[in-house]
Amino acid sequence: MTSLTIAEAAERTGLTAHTLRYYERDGLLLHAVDRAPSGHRRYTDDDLRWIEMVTRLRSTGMPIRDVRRYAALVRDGDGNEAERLALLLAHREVVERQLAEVTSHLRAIDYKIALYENTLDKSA
Amino acid sequence: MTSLTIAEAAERTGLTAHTLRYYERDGLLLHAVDRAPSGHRRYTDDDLRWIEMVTRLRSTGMPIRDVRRYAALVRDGDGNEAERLALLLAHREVVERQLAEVTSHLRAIDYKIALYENTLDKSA
DNA sequence: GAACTCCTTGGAGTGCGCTCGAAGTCAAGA
DNA sequence: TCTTGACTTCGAGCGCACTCCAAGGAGTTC
Repeated sequence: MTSLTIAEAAERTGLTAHTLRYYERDGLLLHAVDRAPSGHRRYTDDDLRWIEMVTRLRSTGMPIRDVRRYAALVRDGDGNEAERLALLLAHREVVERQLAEVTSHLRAIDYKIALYENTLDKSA
Repeated sequence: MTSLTIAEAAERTGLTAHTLRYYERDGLLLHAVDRAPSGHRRYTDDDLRWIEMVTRLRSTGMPIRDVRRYAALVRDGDGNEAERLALLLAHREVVERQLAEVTSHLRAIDYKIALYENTLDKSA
């Protein structure tokens, strides 16, 4: 099993070391990260997999506190799958609504872009 | 020409009166909103149309400072269409990249959702 | 053994985008 | 005339998600 320093974990996850410590402190990880005898953090593959999931949730706009709630459910182990599912389904709803909204606003902006392109073509 | 109070403008635009004042103060509008003799703001149809554009830019994630820049260009009038176009094109790039990212993360979350649905089906 | 690099912690600071509060003005209605 | 309510300004405050700093420890390199 590979075991990475915080700098390596940062590199692999695309987060900063600061953010990795912050996530851990804030309860977004499933447990405290292992330590080397020196006290330095050592990230396992499982840690990285979980952090990837956190990243997916975060970059689809899930607030930190909801990620924390989800982490707490997973941490508590078997028996709350329905609750986890509900949380993810609710999140999917939000994200899809948001995607639709952004897409429709983007179309309106595209229209504006087309107008400018026309104007500039004619004057060129 | 209709002329709306700030409360009416808020209702129509979906923003709060606070936010409308804030946008004006921060240079996101094309000019100071007209005033009734009482000093109260009166929003015209043109104002509302511009605010709608601002809303589109904002809700596709354009930072306030870029909206301000765009507003400044439009305010300055003819002659800088190329610059406005460049700004909008750059924004579109960003939004499209973001849409792609969110969509792909969402697919991964959907996969997770499917796993939970399976688990729960079996145990039911 | 000195310098360098990477790490540690706790807590403060930052940037963004609002959001709110206080104190005052004004017009309309009872 | 008095009250009510919508508005005004200015400036402070807030929530979020980091981001950074200071002071110190440990291990490697010259």
